[in-house]
Amino acid sequence: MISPSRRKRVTIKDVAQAAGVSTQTVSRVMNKFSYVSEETRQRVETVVEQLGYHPSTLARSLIQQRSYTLGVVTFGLKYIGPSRTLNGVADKADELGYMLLMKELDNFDTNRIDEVIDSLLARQVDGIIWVAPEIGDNHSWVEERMDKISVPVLFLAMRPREGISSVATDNYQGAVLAIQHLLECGRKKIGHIAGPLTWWEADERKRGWRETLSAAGFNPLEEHCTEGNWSSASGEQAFIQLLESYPDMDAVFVANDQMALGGLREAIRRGIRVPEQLAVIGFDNIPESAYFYPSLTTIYQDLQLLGEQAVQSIVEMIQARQENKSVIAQSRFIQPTLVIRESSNFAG
Amino acid sequence: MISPSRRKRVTIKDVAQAAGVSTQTVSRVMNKFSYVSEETRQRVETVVEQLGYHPSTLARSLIQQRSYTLGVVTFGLKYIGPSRTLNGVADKADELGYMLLMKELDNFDTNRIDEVIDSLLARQVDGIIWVAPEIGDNHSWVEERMDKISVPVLFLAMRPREGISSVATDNYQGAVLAIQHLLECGRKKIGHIAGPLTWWEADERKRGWRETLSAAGFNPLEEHCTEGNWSSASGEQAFIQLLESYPDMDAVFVANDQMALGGLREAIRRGIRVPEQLAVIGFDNIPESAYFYPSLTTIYQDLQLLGEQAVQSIVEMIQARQENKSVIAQSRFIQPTLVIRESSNFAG
DNA sequence: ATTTATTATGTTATCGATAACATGTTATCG
DNA sequence: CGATAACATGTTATCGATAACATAATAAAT
Repeated sequence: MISPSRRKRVTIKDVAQAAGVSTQTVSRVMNKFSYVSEETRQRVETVVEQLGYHPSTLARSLIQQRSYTLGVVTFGLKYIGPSRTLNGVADKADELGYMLLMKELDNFDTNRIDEVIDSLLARQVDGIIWVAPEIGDNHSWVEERMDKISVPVLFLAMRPREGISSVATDNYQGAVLAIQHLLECGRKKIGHIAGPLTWWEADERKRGWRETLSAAGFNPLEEHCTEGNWSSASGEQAFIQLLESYPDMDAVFVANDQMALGGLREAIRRGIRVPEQLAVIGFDNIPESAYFYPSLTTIYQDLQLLGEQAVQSIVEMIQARQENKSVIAQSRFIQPTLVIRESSNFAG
Repeated sequence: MISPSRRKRVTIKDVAQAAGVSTQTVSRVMNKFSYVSEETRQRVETVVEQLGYHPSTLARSLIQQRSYTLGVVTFGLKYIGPSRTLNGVADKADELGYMLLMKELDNFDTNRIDEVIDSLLARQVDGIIWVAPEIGDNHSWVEERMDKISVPVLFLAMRPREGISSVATDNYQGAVLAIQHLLECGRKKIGHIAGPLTWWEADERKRGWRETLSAAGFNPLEEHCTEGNWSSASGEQAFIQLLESYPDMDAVFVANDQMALGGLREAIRRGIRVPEQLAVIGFDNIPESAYFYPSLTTIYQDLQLLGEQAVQSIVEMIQARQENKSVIAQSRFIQPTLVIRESSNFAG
């Protein structure tokens, strides 16, 4: 049984009174770097300790018009990608002295977006990080509404746009790495299982597949590619379809590791030997992929780093604005890397 | 090039002035349910629309001593477990009109814990949800310090404690389900790969293994169990060890799916047939486990629900306190369920 | 017709801190 | 030694809203 115990908050006034000084002096002690005699400082600090005083960041934010809080809008937190990114965001925010005010989206209704942004601004966030994938035209509001938002906004995993800051994995380049690797392994008939092509990321990966093959003198056709929804189940289905439309394929680039797992599973069931008959390469490098059967060659994207860079960038933007300097919006890319494992590693 | 564009915030005063009423009247319009003539209401609403006024939640929180914000302390966000839980928390919070103020821990230094709690309280959170696993004595601060915290606190995945509210998966019961299933399959020599035993959850799962076997007339020994650190790599090692210390084992209960994956991998390498020679069962039911080779029988814990219940509970506590009612602290358990797949499904 | 309740609106105090300004004291310097 | 700078502290205004109280007009009740 817990009593309601509404202990009243200890305020700066209580401290001031107990120490026999003005609130301003207490404020000076709390914020350092201002003229306070050593004697007074000690006295105040003792009282602070005794009463267990902690300044209200809320009140401070109000008067200073600055909260040291970042708004974070997420989508699909239950997936490992966004949550890893969020982890990077959280770490870096902590390091730089910011807190995170989070809001998860469950859809992209435009009203909902306005509402979310308003609720963040109403809490005086210093900046907003958008951790939601670009799907279809769900970012179309950006161009028109950006300049109505009074704080810096930074987008993750968004197609670069003029005048808007963003950070993203270079999905295109990742796909290029994957295809080049397969070509180097001597594969000549490389299929692709794409993610949902309304997603910018899925589209970029597919583009990397297509263009790299073309550049190498091959002729990737539409029927050499099927589409999944990122899940293992969909990967399995897409793989079955692809086997039908591209029967003599000798390698497949799958747009993420989960779908690749579904494919591997079906390959085993059909007795297709990986990598001998069919090389498989995924994307993401989830921790489990090293233990798939066979272990999965994949493209590693550092989502943690993505989150960290996002925070770093937006804090720079906030500081620049604070000092009334202009900020140049920029789109940054993070380069993925190739991780070679058994599923492609067949030199013979 | 973005101009500094420090548009001044539209305040309630601006609206009041433009509409020719007092700020109090504007406040009444914004908050509904108070006497305002239809005519005035319309006029004010028009002005609000025109100026794009959005009330400052910050200022409101200050005067009302209530922020409609929950503090969330997390640990290990990069793992799928905590992030799924967080997803549940975020969804439910949204549904109930709360925002989340997040802080990620990177260690359990006691000072750090105080600091984190203080920073949340300084921002006037209405309650705190602790989404960090109980490891060793990292929750030992709870008993002594709980009553110094002026808002309700709710712990997730913590060993039940008298007088403190918590919600957790019933890990013990999950292990019981797993072992009973293996026994029903006719297995008689059941080993266990535990998680790090300093974790309460790992310990509970091991206890379920031990006690269920004992109750069934078997004699589980210490050498029938090895320990991993939740990762697939450690699972592989633990499996190798276990094969040595318990060579004639015919089934193994692994404390999570990732480690089970590492075990499966090694079993394949050694030509051990699963489930014929060795039945394997995991814990968690991560989405990929249905596509392992062979697909993994496992215990499903609904972490999303865990998060939702946590928010539900703490909001009830907050409301009770608001109405000055007493709150009875309670520890709640969520029951996991058995998911049967190939890795154990050998009737014969 | 007078009292009482309901409706509509304004005024002042307040939440907890800091900014901006004012004032007094002690060093420092030419 | 008087002027100026550096130090130490206090007073008042302010951030953006709501609470608490006050007032006035209208409607309903006796």
